Amino acid sequence: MIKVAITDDHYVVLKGIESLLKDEKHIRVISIHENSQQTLESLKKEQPDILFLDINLPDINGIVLTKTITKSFPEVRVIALTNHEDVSFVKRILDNGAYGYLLKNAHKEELLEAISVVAKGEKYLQKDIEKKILNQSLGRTKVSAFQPKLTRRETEVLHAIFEELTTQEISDKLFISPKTVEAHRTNIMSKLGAKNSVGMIKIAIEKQLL
Amino acid sequence: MIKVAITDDHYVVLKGIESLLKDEKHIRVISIHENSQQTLESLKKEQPDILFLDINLPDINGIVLTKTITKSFPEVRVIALTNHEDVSFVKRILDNGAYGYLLKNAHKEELLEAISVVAKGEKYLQKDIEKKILNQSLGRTKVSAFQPKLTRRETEVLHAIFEELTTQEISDKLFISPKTVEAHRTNIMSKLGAKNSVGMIKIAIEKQLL
DNA sequence: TGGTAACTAAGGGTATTCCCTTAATTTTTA
DNA sequence: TAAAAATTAAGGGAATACCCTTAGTTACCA
Repeated sequence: MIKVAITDDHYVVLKGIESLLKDEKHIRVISIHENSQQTLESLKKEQPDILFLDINLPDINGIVLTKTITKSFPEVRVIALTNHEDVSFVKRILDNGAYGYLLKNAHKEELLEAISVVAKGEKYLQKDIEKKILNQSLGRTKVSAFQPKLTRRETEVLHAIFEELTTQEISDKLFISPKTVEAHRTNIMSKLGAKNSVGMIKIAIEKQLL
Repeated sequence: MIKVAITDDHYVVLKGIESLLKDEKHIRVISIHENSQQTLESLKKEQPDILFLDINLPDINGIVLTKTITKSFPEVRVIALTNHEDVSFVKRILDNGAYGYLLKNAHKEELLEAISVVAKGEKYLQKDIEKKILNQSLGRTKVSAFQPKLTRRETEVLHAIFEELTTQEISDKLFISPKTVEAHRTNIMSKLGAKNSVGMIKIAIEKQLL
């Protein structure tokens, strides 16, 4: 019996997945949540084998949440749910602990395959996602590509990093302690799912955060 | 008496500047060179106060040469000569030791001002260079924007850095020692005039080196 | 006006990058 | 086939980035 949980702020998606899995005898949906708080509370009580997680939740950055979950509950395997066309982030999500990703309009077969593959401990990689995404976006309006939200200060620090300044130099420039700059760096990297400053700069340019 | 030397592979430019300075009693052109070898040889014998240096020499990367000169002959102040529209590199050249920069089509007044300012030990920054450059490039074909040339291996390493890999990871990937990777990193940074890996990535994207 | 996010910053690490020098070996090119 | 360029790599050290935890202090929003 595979225990599954789902987190998505769109109730339709939540119930949609739930109903698709209802008839599967080897799968049991143990909880559904609409936000990060509910999710974390729920995980404290009972851990599913697989958690479908919307990476575009309104209240929290999906990458940050994925990290938190995989750190606090290593036995829970996260499958990222994604709406959007943004291929570039798929890799980042995987890098940050997710075991797979699924487009929200995935068919039942894909859903089941993802579950069985991940349940076995392997990563589920939808082979033709790029093609799919490409087809989807043809002639459509861009819906909601993942847009990391940085705070005012984080943006300032990011700018300074972009200027090739060191932590010490940034601290001098902004009149704050180097330790504070470090804290901002860490938060920026976390939000962007970057491994190091190179990653920050790549995403900053890509996502036009500057 | 201000001693001036000039390095440019275009003989016209060389003679042009020389002739513009001929009548100035307080300025003496002590040597002119067409390439980096001549320049370095000449510097070993006599150091000028100011060296006009073409940053787009065919035989060597201008930034690297500027670094070498300012390191070996700190008393020589380099003024970068530039043809091109590439504003982004102006800052880099300054960051790498140059005291000023001048468009090759600069007027006599600008030339003299640059010399006197730099001779005083201040940096010469042509205020409206961006505007000038903008006007120049209007309706023109792009001539020869500075294009850093990386070797095959350097490009491979740069790619790996772009993938957010560490030196250790790159060394594993390419089956070479971490020390070799470091050597490549250093060379890439030097060629690009970058201060750190963030700079490398910025320029790599900007210059489409990937 | 109480809760939440943002900003601040410390201690105390480890990992990684960056710098400098030197040099052997291989590959390319004039 | 010499000379030049590229690739390899070492030692050794300094600077910077990254990580984890904890926590006080604003600022803003419902």
